[in-house]
Amino acid sequence: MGITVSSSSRETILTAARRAAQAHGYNGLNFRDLAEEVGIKAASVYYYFPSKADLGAAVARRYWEDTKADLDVIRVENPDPLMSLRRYPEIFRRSLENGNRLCLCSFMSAEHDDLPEAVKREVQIFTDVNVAWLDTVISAINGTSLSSSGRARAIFAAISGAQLMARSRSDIALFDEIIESYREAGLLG
Amino acid sequence: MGITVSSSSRETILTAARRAAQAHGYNGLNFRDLAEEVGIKAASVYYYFPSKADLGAAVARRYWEDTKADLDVIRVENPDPLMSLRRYPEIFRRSLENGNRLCLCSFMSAEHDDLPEAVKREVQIFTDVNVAWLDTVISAINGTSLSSSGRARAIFAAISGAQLMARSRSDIALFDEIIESYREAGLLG
DNA sequence: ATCCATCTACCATGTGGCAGGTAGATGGAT
DNA sequence: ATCCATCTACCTGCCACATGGTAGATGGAT
Repeated sequence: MGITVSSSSRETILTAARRAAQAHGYNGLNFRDLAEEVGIKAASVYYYFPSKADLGAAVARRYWEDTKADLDVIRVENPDPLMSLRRYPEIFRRSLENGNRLCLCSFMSAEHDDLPEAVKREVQIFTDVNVAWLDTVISAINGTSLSSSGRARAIFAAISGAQLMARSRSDIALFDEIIESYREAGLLG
Repeated sequence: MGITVSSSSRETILTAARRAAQAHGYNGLNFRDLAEEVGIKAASVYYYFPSKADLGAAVARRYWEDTKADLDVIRVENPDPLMSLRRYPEIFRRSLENGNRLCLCSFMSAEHDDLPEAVKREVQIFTDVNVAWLDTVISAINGTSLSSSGRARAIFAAISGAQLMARSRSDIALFDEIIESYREAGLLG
């Protein structure tokens, strides 16, 4: 369990690919531009990822893994589940802060019809991870340990939509405003 | 002011392009496949639309025009604004019913960074049309004629998100479930 | 000497777009 | 009524470029 000191090429590719996919989608992701940003030649990317589908799946997988880790940090930092829920929108806000980027999996959800199976699978897991986390948090708030998954899905969908809208206007304040409306309406804690 | 009896080629192209763009986005839209579906050659499409950007803009424009018309029908059929609001989600549900298609402008919002200016403009108008309609309806419900636009934007974003999520699972029931959650939470009338 | 990481040099296919042509309809001048 | 110019609604054929992907060489580290 050693620490990987330098970000290997594989990691650099993965990071650059994530950035690109968040901006241009799976379809808009291409080896030439990706390689150039990393500082290697396109053919070299194939050394790490045998096909575009493999790269896409790896990117999506890493994406939900990272998000899951972020979510777990929120829960650890906030024993009070209501505070955890309050901080949930941060996850989506950060993408906007970070170069007005969309949630990778929102973009890929839109591209659903053209996605290789392996990629589709990872994208689905992203949703599952989010809904499961929300479900747990909401259940803890309610006391009941049953089926708050309906509410969880609604929150996830609503915040995804807010991010999509805010990003198309390049307007983080709009995101905050919509989230505030959700709070006022009582959708969030 | 005569009636255009048969749907001209231009109309057929527009319709097919809308279908394609809803499934594959602006990026995934291409002249070869489009022309084949219409039953003409790719070059012939240029007779009606001088460039892909023009076609994309025309499709997006027609899309918000049609949506605006649908929204107006709802208002005419429902003098009670609360009933109008209640029926709003239908607009997005119909896309799912109709071949599990996404709102054209949701897809294009995701592709925002790669869109020609002319297309971007039309996509923005789609949002404006929806928010304006919601704003009017909500104001009528509240009695106040002021700034319910915050709530309007929230509703639009939330329903967009619900559609995106439901479509990525090809599950209309999921859409209905999320909308129901919005109602329970009090986001919708 | 071998392995690893990366390179050069390709290829097949797909794409937006352009040049130029053409059968048939239209419509005014004679 | 006929001729001619023009327009409509397509077509064939092509180009330049981008794309995913492959084969084989190169050179440094061990």
